[in-house]
Amino acid sequence: MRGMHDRLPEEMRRLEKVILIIKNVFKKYGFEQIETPALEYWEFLSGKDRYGEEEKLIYRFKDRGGREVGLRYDFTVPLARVMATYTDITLPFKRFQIQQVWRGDSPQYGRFREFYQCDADIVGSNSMIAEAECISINYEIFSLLGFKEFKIRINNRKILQSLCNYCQIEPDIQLQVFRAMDKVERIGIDGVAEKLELHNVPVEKRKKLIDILQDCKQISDLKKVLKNEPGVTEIIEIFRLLSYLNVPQKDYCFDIWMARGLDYYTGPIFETAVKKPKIGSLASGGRFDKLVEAFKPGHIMPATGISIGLERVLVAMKELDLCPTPDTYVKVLVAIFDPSHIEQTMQIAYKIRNCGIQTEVYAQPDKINTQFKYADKRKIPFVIIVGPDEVKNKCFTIKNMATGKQQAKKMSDLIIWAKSILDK
RNA sequence: GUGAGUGUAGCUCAAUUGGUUAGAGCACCGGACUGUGGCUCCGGUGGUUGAGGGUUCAAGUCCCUUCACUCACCCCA
Repeated sequence: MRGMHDRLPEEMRRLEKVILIIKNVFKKYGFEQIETPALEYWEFLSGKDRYGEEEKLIYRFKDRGGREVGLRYDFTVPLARVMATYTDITLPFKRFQIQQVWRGDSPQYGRFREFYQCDADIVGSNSMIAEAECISINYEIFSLLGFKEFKIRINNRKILQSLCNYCQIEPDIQLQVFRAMDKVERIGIDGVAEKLELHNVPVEKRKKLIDILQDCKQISDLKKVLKNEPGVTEIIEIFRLLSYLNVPQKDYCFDIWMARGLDYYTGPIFETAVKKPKIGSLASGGRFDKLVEAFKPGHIMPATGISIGLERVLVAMKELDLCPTPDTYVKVLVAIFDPSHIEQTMQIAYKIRNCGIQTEVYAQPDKINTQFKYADKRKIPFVIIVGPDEVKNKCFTIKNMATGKQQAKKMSDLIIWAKSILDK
């Protein structure tokens, strides 16, 4: 399938390793895991304050009962649905979700139609503590994964809205303006101006806006234009909290141009990117205070969160060589020396497996040479052999594949030996 | 979804203006080494040239269709 791929053991091991790191950080911050179905009713996925124009990228079809359904496009909308449905959930609710999402996009480097995302969101909190926690998680994950040069850019939709209002840009085209701004790195300031022109923003308005944006290198620069702007106070608060959480200043920054394209953001927004490889953002997120309400009118429920693009992270890590493939988890290969000693051989496997050691019995009576080659190729650290000599002497032979050394041990020492390699 | 490029062995790549039976390295399999992997040496298997159709005496090479990948646009993780 276009934009989708099979994942063989080697890549699965890599994926599993990365997921484990991410999961542990989520848990470290007290988040609980949930899952939601791959399919959602179309009416939940579409409409105002959801994905905006991206709606056309949602896989949509009729189920056998003729109902309009769609594959989930992200976890934020399903989360809002969950919050609107289960009203007895204790707030603030901190949940994480690691599953696949589907987007009918044209596939490119680091861009797929089916991919894993890892989301962590906090529902029910208006406080910037929630933002700070999410950004801190974001920071911890990227540094634990081994990224050296990444930047978490932070902005606020409230600021952008206020700026648009200040420049008298109508609300109904503001999202288009945001999307144009977001592209500044690629198309330059003139490019942004052209886009604004395309969306019928008059010369004087777009000039005014771009001038402000250009002048605004840091958050304090905004105070001249926007007085008592809540969005500015929020960002300052987030920065203060981040310093308490010891998130290094070099890894995050305020960026007035970073705007995000999704419709549902209402407050602080963030995006994580690396310089190399050229792959777009690896993680993103923001506040979506009105989304739950969209499912249940009157049910006011502020929320904020981050989303990590696992698939893209894996591509980037591969490119930067941050992700050596872990060796197989199998610790011991029990070789089949010859079928007449199968009883002793299988019993050994049984016993060491019961010690909690991942043990593979070679699956057919091939030549011993072949079996050693197999162990070598799969990087299984130990091979156990039980042949005529061993049976005669009531012992078993262990070969350490890394050192090449082997020794015979008494059968009665099997469990002791097994336990000795448990921690290795 | 629109436009452009690429597609040759499991992988990385060769193959003259269209011209014999499509090659090499690595990988794989076998042997040297019949109770032992890596290293070395020797030998071997491996291809509907992405797929389908067309032009031609002759197609990996030219044309059309389709699929996959890459790039740009759109947009995003």
